[in-house]
Amino acid sequence: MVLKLVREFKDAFFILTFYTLEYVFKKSRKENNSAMTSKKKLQRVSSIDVAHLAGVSQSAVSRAFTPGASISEKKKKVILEAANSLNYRPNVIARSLVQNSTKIIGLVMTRFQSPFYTTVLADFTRHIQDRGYSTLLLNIDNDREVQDVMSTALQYQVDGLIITSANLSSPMVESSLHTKTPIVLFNRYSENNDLSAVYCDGYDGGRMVADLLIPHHRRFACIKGEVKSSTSRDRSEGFISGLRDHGITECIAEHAEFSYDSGFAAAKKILGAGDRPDAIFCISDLMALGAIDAARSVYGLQIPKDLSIVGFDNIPMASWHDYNLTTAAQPAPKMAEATVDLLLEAINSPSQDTMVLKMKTELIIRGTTRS
Amino acid sequence: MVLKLVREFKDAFFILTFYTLEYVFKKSRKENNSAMTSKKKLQRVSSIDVAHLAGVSQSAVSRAFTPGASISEKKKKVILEAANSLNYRPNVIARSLVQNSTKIIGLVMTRFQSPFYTTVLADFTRHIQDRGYSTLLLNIDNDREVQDVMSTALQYQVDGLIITSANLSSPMVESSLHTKTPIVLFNRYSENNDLSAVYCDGYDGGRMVADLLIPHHRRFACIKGEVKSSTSRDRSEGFISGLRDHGITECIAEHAEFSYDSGFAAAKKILGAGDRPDAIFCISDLMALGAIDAARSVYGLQIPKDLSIVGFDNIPMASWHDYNLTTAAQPAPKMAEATVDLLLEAINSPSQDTMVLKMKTELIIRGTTRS
DNA sequence: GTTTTTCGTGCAAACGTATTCAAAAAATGT
DNA sequence: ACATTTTTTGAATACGTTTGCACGAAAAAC
Repeated sequence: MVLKLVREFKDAFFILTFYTLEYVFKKSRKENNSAMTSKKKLQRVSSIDVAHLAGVSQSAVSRAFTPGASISEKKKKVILEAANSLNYRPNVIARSLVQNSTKIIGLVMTRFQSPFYTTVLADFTRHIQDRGYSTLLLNIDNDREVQDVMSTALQYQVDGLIITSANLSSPMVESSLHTKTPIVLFNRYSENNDLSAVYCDGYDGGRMVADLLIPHHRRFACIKGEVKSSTSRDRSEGFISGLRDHGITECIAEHAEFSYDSGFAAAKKILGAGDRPDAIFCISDLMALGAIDAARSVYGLQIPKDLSIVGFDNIPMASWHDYNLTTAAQPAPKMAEATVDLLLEAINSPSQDTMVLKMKTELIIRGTTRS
Repeated sequence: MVLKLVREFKDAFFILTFYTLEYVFKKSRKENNSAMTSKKKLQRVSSIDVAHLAGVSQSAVSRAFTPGASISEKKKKVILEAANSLNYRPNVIARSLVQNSTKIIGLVMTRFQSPFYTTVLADFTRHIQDRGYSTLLLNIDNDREVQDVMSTALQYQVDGLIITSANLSSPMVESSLHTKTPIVLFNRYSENNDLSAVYCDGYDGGRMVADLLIPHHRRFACIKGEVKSSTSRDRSEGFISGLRDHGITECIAEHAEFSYDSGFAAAKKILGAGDRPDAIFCISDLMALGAIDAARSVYGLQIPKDLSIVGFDNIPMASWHDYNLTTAAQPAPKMAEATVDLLLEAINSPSQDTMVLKMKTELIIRGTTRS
């Protein structure tokens, strides 16, 4: 869109203004080899070129770049020098073809906006890189796309696949079973199908929150996520079961999205109704922060004096000074690392077994709950 | 680490507990083809298998999967059916080799924790996918790694490269000039080297902030980022130049990292010293939010009555109810899309020209400034 | 009915690498 | 100095595609 406008003015060498919003200018590139203009395809330098220059065979060049291959130090040095002078780098794509392994891991993610997944994404890529692999990142907006995106990942011959946040709709499951590519689910688990998974025990986390709140509160509310989300279901059901174990059967419930605004709105609604609760458990931290702001600014409540609020995830903002949110922390860094390890395990020694790691949540008690 | 423990207990079929932190259990996978056990390499089905089954040549199969290729409808249908029954998908890696184009775009990112880059990352991947490409995500912690990471990207024969947040240290620049792979810098520009770039006019943004604050304030402060960061430099210098244009030469300065905590600490220091400013410009929103909390909770200041605070970036949290931060917004979505477009332009019609898009910031006036 | 054009098809040659195999070279042992 | 083992080497093949080319068939034009 912007670019189309730009192209029309491509010959202008002075500064232009669009909408009073963008400036564009263009420079002529440093002419490092003007003969290039005629060539259509930029031809990359191959191992054969290096071989010619170094006066050896192509296989020797390959060996020079393969750690542990059988080649004399002397020849290796000559080759590496030649390669360097030509600015040669092995073509990983060609290597992948013959080795039948791309060293690429597909990462299917959604809900980028959530700070929790941001952290996780950073951890994923870091661990993947540290282990000598690369990350093919596939963004999906809704779970319907999982299918398409998995297909492209498989076409790229990824060695393994990490899938976060998929509601495991039937077509996706089907497709995943047809492939032999190892898959690990993150923060999801499959009930019917046996897929490896790493997730956090939301049910137990919900119970822990209930146990924490029960002693000092009398009336409870819970802000849940979408009904389809298993994450939301586990957490809220754990909470409710925890309440019930102490004879509390009533719990105000409200549904919301995994966002600040949605949490704000839900809390506003709950607190605006009669017989206000004195404790709210929010299925995610973002919601909880919204709930805090709603309680404070819309109803002038003091936290935790008038109202206790607990979140889930322990995102960075939860520890911000004015929020100081009590929350059930997922051991995100550990989970991310375990996911990558599990996947690499499956890649390198394909066994018949599937592994499921269920991690415990840890309660982080800060300032939004009374004690 | 976790996994090592797990492996030792691999034969246990019951639930295990480590540290009281993780549970592990394993299921036996649904046996869909038990003959597989003997085969070492899982052999993928190739176009030749499909050809045999359909009774056609291998090239026919290829053409069936190439839109616009010369093939009869009838034969195409037969082939697609055969392909489907074998669950065949074209191997993009092999295609890349012969077409000399991987349809992969390398995305070098840093500072994942910043909400601004999160949004940008989501936009990048979305646009890249929408245009039929895939994203190879490369995570770097410090700018020193740019070199390494660019090298792997090039080995993967990416069609183009987007680089964010690189301080353009000399080796990286050198390496980038040697390659013919198109590069677009995001939120950075190169002074000495002619590289395409999309960035936001931080200098002008800083001036706008100064213009906004000057009428109603008497003493100013600025929380900057790291000295090396050009982003930080542009913004703060613009601000200071804006002040100077109105005869104000004094501005308290403090350096911080691009984080909440760092902003909190810097503001605490500034406000703790004598002759407190009544307006603080923070180089980034995260710092600004930290500064707000410091001002409120440490010194009990009211915002904007006692102190005005302005940020930069317009991250989602800036619009949260209790912050309601006045800020200079980068047109992030537009910038991201333009970056992708610019890169694809360079990929598809390699010209000698380099393009630089400088976008204007837009002042978003909310509740942390008096008017 | 003949000539031209169009279309569909298979063959074979790339693409850049890893790797097997056999031969050559070097190192080792006697 | 010779036999034997070990190491190093290059030729050749394979990986799974796309694509230029030639050839035949079918359709269109004359």
